[in-house]
Amino acid sequence: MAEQAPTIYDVAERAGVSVATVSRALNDVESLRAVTRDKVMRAMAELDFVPNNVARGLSRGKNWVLGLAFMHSPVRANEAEVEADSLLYTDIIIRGVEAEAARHGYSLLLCSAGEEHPDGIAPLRNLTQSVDGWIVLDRVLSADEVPEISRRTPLVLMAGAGESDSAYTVRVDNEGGISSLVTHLVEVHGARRFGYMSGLNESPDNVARLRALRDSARRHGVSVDDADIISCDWTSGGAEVQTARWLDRRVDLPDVLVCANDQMAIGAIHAMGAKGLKVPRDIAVTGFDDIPIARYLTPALTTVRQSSSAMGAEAVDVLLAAMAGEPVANTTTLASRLQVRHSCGCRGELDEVAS
Amino acid sequence: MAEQAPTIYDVAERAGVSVATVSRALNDVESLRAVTRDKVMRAMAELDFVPNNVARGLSRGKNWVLGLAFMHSPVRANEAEVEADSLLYTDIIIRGVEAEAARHGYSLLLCSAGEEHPDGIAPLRNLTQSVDGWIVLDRVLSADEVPEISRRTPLVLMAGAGESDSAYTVRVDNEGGISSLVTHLVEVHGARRFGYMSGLNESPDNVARLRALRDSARRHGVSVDDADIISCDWTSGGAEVQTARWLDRRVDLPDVLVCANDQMAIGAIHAMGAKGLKVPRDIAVTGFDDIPIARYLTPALTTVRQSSSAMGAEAVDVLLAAMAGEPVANTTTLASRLQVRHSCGCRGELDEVAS
DNA sequence: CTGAAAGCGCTTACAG
DNA sequence: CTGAAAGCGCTTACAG
Repeated sequence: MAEQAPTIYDVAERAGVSVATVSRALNDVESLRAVTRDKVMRAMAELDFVPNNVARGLSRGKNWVLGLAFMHSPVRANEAEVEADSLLYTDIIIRGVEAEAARHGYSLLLCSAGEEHPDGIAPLRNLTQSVDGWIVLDRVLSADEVPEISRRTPLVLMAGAGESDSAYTVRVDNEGGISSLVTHLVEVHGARRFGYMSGLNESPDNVARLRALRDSARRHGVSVDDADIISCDWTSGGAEVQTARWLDRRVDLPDVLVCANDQMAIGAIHAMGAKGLKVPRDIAVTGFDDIPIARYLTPALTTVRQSSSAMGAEAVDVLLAAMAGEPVANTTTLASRLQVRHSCGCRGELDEVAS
Repeated sequence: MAEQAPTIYDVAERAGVSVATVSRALNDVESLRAVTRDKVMRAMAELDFVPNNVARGLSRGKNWVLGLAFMHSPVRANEAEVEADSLLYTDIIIRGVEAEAARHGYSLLLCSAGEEHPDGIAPLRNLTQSVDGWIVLDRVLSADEVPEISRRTPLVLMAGAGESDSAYTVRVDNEGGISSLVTHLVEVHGARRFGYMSGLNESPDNVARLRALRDSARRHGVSVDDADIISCDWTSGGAEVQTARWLDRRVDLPDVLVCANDQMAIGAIHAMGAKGLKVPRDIAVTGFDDIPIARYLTPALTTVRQSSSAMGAEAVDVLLAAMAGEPVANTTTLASRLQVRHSCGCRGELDEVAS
């Protein structure tokens, strides 16, 4: 099972040339005579030779590998065990990054960090020479760790806390999305009181969305009561539990519960149903992300659409440009847009069978 | 931005020792005197030295990297563009594999293959020396390519076509899951006629599930009419379209539509609703996977539960055991189990608001 | 057009 | 306990 792989030396010997020539054949160097090249190629085929990319990388100083570092999903098994297999935002980003990297000939090295990790960013630091550039998701690097990494390796921060002058940032326009959502809710549905279902507090996106909600509300002269800010963890299971508690606690509900992502909106709607509340009749609920099944829910979910895979692809593009020394904007903000369906109170062409 | 990283030579010079000694300090070799070690450690800290893992790997013949190869999601943009961001099964497996690999100190190198890829498995072959072992998902390797890879690198096949005597296989028990599902539908709900919503035809899991459905049906003396086998692509959007066509075509519906995964069940239920059919009253629908939101759907989805992340973790365990030369079973089959909810016709404690 | 040799950044017998 | 040297598998000036 662990047969020794042939090296360039084996090929050289078999072809009766020097290893330099084999290397040239491998790299399509002009100068090589056709006959020589053929001789080498034949030897490679006969030996089933495959070049060692690690050695190549070491010698050339380029590995054709991009690194992606992210936090381990912070799902607590006790709260909603089933959620362990949930679609996390991170997974979609990984897919987007991988696809775009592959398109450019790069492989993707995954490096997960965990808050529980004893040596902090050690794994990331250790891999830093194995990689031609880093894409790092939010919460992996603290503000002072960013320059430490970017000093040696081109670095793109995603969904990060925001600008950094030693690294590039790619983010989604939380403000614009939330703002159109609030405008819609106020102007079309006459919403006056807003609640917010919060993702993990440390998450920059969560912070940005809450702030955007507050700002937009203020601008419209409407309010967000602190008692209607529900602390949660991005998951459906968590939202189900927290919403139930909140409903037990509050008698006077807001007009709408703005959720920081779709998963939580799903859990919230479910918990409301269990208490006999009907969405959107009794309270409106909105999400963020627009996951594919959002349109298949009952009621279909009104949400803010963003494309995490597009964001991942964008991060790769920014990183490659930076690696190539091309001028790149320090911060790239991807658009988000309001996706109106029924959970806000709008009625679609496809109304639910009336009760 | 591309500052030169210090090497072991810089450290040696600064500490006034040889590179061999620096290497020993790096690798915690016993023989080193405490004073010497401290001297080296100080120099490393001062220079902010980070060892180059690529060089280490080349020299030691071990990279501490596992490779995961998979097919690019074959989603056609035209059919349901929104689905591009869908939760694909692959993403969950990636997460499971990554987590388990990290737990054992390995990083994960992602390598995607696409059917459209001109040079077939070339990327995989090329990376084969960069990796200590491969985990390869279904459809990446053809039967005769398997030994070609496994000859050089330990190889675990996931969700693969089945056994191979030159590689290890990790799969889910499709047969057992479908069998309990069919038994439940026949015995509890008196189902006599079954339909099947198919995933991509080439997928081994899809093939296995359809065969299991046919076998189970036969065993119960019930039937699957070929006209009720709907060809689809694993996605909700695809299922919505295909179900609508099927409904237009068939007057006489089966008692239940068994879907090869949950996503398609969601799309099918939606399409049925659009035609005025109520699930499960008019027709039962079931899924496979038990994705987290399956329990939040209306009606809550009856499905076969499997854990893709657990399967990913298992693949890593098998691979590491194989790499360590420990005895490992050629095929590992993970359990699946029936998860009864409401879309089969069972009523839960939490019934929908009656129409 | 092709070979001999040094180098990429480490590790590890082999001496001493 | 530590250093000098060869080696991991490639690449690439430098000669010829």
